[in-house]
Amino acid sequence: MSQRRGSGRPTIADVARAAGVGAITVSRAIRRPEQVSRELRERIDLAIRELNYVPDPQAQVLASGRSNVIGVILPSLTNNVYADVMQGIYDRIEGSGFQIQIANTRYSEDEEDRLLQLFAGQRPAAMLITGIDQSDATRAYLAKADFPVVQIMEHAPDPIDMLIGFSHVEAARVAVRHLMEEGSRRIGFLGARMDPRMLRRREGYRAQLREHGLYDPAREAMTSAPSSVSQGRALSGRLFDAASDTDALFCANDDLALGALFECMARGRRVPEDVAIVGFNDLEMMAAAVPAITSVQTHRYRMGKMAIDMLIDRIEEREVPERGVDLGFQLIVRESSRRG
Amino acid sequence: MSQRRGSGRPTIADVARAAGVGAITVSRAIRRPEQVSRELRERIDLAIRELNYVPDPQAQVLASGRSNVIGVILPSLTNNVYADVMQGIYDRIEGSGFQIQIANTRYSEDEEDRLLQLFAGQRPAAMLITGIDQSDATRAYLAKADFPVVQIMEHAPDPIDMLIGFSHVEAARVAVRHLMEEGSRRIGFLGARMDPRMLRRREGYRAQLREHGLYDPAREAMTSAPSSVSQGRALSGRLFDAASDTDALFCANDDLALGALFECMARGRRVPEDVAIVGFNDLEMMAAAVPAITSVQTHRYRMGKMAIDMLIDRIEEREVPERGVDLGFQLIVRESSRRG
DNA sequence: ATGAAAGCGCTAACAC
DNA sequence: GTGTTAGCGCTTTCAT
Repeated sequence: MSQRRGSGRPTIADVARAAGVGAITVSRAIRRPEQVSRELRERIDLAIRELNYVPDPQAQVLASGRSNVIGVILPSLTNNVYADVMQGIYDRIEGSGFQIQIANTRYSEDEEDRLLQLFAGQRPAAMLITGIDQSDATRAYLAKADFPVVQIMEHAPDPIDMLIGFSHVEAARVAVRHLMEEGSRRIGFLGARMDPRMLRRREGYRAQLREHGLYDPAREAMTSAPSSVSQGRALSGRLFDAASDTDALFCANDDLALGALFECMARGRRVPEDVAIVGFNDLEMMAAAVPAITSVQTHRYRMGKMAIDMLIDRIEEREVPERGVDLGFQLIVRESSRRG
Repeated sequence: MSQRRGSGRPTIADVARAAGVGAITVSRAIRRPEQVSRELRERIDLAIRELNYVPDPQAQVLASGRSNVIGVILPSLTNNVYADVMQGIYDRIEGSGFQIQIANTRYSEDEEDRLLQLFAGQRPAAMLITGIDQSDATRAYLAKADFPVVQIMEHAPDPIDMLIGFSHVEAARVAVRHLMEEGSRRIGFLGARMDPRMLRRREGYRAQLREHGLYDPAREAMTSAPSSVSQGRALSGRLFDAASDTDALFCANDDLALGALFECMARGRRVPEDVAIVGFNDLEMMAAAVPAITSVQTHRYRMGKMAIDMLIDRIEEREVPERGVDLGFQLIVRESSRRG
């Protein structure tokens, strides 16, 4: 036993020796078994098992120039929305041989740019990024990158490379239209954080009301603070104080909607009789609330899973039929907005 | 330009050539600047900036045998509790030069063992694992591992290496004691998922009631299904059906507590007059509910952050004063349990 | 304080 | 099909 630098773990050379073949044949037997004769393959498999050999991913990356790391940039880790996306991502990654490297922009564009540069510099196998509001420089950079890129959470006609999401403007319009159909005319808006997707939901809200001459800026309550149930209470309280005759609330996410429901309870406003409420995302708790809260269901888990699916297909040079996938949304009508 | 295999990025050799020094001196100038003379250091820094050189982490790992990856094994990514832990982890990692590799056991012990083996085999710089219920084999393996290990979420006297958490048994006892002090005698328990920490909270609940001769198995409603607000409604509904005179509920987490509140609303049971409710974890929404819900505050973010802190200290061979940190908990009393 | 040579574990390129 | 050789980009060892 010479005193070498090694890790002590068996290497591909050990396996080759044990199987009586060259190292490269072991390498091939692992990556492209069909290129190795049946007999050698069996001897190699046996040696691998006996030595308990596991290839060193670092060395593979270095030698091949190909990494197995998929970079993922999300605006938040605590937000339920992205937690669901992450679950989808990890479920698809599992057993795929790829690894995920996550970064968190905290909703900062500058941070997103910085992290993107950082990741891209490490030659990832692919990148997943959130939203469609990257800077021109970043777009140009990623468009030229030699790894596939997928944008998630929104649908748009001009993906950098691939894209999977839905239209927040349309989803908001459908929610507000529903409130109108149930008889509301003085419909308020609650928004927090005011990231790009929140702004587009507000855009849909405004467009829908404007078309019917019902838009009134006094019925919008917003904050740049993070969204929370407490913010939902505060914002709806503020709105009720300023525009007391508001008869419905489109809440740009479910935390705010739940907060609005509690604020109505605290103020003795009946839901839906006095105030109808619609949320956004359809978190699990919406169905359990009393009254159950109407919300726009979005396919967060599927977005994460399919995004990784598309990336892996591209990494492995398979055809990806559609580069821009619209996953849509679904309005789930519950008691909080039902007056029929 | 010969057609080489390289990535096109500048390498340490390029920097060395530009600065007129040997490659190893560049390497040292980056990692231990104090070992390189001032003059060379400046020439090297200049060359690095001009070439826009970034060291290749894969190659560093391969050459040094030291990785910068900290493995993190959590039971869930969507559970708010772990989302907060992750936030703390990422906040401490940022700018530290270390990377996080996350895995998700979905509350399966077998999966935890499998992932641990997988990670440990990749020679991580350190490992963070959840809870204290690892198998004997795993404990023994980690105890001998040549990287630091931290267990989080629970406090216990016998850490594998380091540990940071709190006593779930004690926390549950305090919550139940509070309900007793507010006059409840027929106190029920709601639990879901039934992972080890949930079981210890139930243990605390039982112990506290038994001490006063108040324990009644008929007042426990549990499920192995994941916790959710809907489960909170279902379980509390079941409990009310089976033991109608139950006058308080200790809910082993906040989702269940919120569900219980909604179920009370649906059944016309007043909170806290007819039924007092206490949750666990003190998620943000507890304070916004109507009535606001009493809960046990736990320090999830700090746990994640401090755990990484301790690991990095150990990796960099600094002293870690305490190997077992008890972060405690705090009962936050609100209207849902106040009868005084 | 600095450098040359060797090697980390693996794979691309090119034989045979 | 299989092996040989020469790297991938960096750090260790050992010399100066």
